[in-house]
Amino acid sequence: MPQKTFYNLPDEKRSLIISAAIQEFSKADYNSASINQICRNANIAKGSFYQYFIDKLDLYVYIMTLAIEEKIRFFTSVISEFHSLTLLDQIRLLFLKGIEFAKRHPEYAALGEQFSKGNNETAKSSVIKEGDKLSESLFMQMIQDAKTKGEIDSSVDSFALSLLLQSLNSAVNNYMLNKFGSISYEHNAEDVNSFVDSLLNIIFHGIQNRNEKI
Amino acid sequence: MPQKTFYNLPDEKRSLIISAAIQEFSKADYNSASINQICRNANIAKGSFYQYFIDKLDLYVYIMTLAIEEKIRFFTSVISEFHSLTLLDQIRLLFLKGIEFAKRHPEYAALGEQFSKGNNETAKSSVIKEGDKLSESLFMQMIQDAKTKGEIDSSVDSFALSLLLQSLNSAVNNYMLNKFGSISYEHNAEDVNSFVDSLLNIIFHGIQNRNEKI
DNA sequence: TAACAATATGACCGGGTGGTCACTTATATT
DNA sequence: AATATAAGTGACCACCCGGTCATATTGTTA
Repeated sequence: MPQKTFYNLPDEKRSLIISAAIQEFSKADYNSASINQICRNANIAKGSFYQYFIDKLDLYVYIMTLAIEEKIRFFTSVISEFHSLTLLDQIRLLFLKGIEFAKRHPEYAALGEQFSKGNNETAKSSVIKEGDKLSESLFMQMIQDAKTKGEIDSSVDSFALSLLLQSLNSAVNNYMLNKFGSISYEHNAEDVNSFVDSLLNIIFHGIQNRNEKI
Repeated sequence: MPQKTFYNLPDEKRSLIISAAIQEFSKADYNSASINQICRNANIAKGSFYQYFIDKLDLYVYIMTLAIEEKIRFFTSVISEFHSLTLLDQIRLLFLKGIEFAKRHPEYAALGEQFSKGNNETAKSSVIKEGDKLSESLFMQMIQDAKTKGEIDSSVDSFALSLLLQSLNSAVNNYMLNKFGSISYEHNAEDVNSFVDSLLNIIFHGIQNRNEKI
C-alpha cells in the first residue's frame, strides 16, 4: 500500500499518477508494464515515484485493489434485487451488468484481462482475487436457491454449472472478437444481448431434440 | 522459416535447439521469452542462432507451426470416425482427445496457453491460427449435421453453440485450477472425464426443471 | 598443401528495465 | 531570520534484451 507521502499529494497529481498507472497496467501485463513509462505519463521523477510507493508490486496491488473495489461497489446494488428474480433473470442481469461495467470502465476491464494474462506468480498471488471468489460463491448460492425453489433440475451438477457460467464470459469475448475484430463494448449492445440470450437459452432448455425420443 | 544452415545441422543439435525453444516459449509469452536463454539451454552461441533463424519471430513461427502440425495430425484420425457417432459422442470424443493430447504433449499445450496470453500483435498474426479456424468450422459443421439428422433442436443458435463449446475448454481449465491448484493433465483423468460429462449433460438436456411447467 | 567456402563465436551496440541516493528545493516551526 | 523537516529530482547502478559483425575455426575441394 502507498506511503503516506502519496496521500499528502494534491488530489490532481495523485489521480494523474493513478490514471497513468491504470493506463500502463491495462496495456501490458505486470512484468512488461514499465515504471519509467508511468513516471513519464504522470510527469513525475522516478525518485518521486519511489517516495510514494515501495516498489512496482506495491503500486500494482494498490491499483488492482481500486479496480476490485469499484467492481464490487457496482455489483452489490444488483445483487440486492436478486430475491425477486428467477435464476434465468438473475444470470441475465449479471451478464448485462457485467457488459455495462466493462463499457463504463473499459480501463478496469482491460486491467482484469491483463491480470489473467500475467505470468508473474508473485504479482498474481499478491492481488487478492476477492472478485473471483465472490462471483464463484455467488453462482453456487444462486444455483442452490434455484434448486430449492424447484426452478432447475436438482440432478444438475451445481459446481459444473457454476464453472460453465463463469466461462461464458470467454464465449462472449470470443463473440465480439469474431464479430468486431476486438473485445470492445462500444458497439451496439443489441447484438451482444441477443447472443447472451442464445447462450442462456441453450443452457436452460438444452439442445437435444425432444420430439426425437426413441 | 529457418535458414538452410539450420537443416544442415546434425539431428541431435537441431532437436536440442527446438526443445530449448519450446521450453522457453511455453514458460513465457512471445515478448518475455529470451533468445539468450534459449541459446544458453541449447549450448549454442548467440551468433550461431542468428545463422539458423532470421530473428526471434522467425523462430517463434517455426515452433508454433510444429505444434499446430502435431495437433492436426493427432486429431485427423479422430475426425474420420465422426460419421458413425452422435453429436454428443463426437463432442465427448473431441474433449477426451483434447485432454489426451495435452497429457501427451504438455509442452505444446503450454505453448498454446502462452500464445493466447501474448500481447504482441505482430507475433500473433504471424502465426496462422489454422488450429482455431479448423476447430471453429468443425464445430459448425458438426452442429449442422446434427440438425439435419434431427439430433438437436433446429431452433438452437448454431454460432452461439459453437462458441459455447469452444469456451468449455476454459471451464475445464478452471475446474483443474480449482481442484488441483494448477492446469495439469497428469492427475487422475476419471475426475476430469466426469466433469466433462456433467458439462455436456447440461448442454444437451438443459437445466430447467421440466416437471414445473406452469 | 593451398585455397576457398561454410559455419561457429562472443564482444559489442543501443536501448530498455527496476531501483538507489546524494543532492536540491519547498514548506513549516521556532 | 534561522532552523528542521518533508518532498522532489535525475544521474547512476547492475542487469537484461534483440541483433550485428569481425574474426576464428572447420570442412571441402583442387
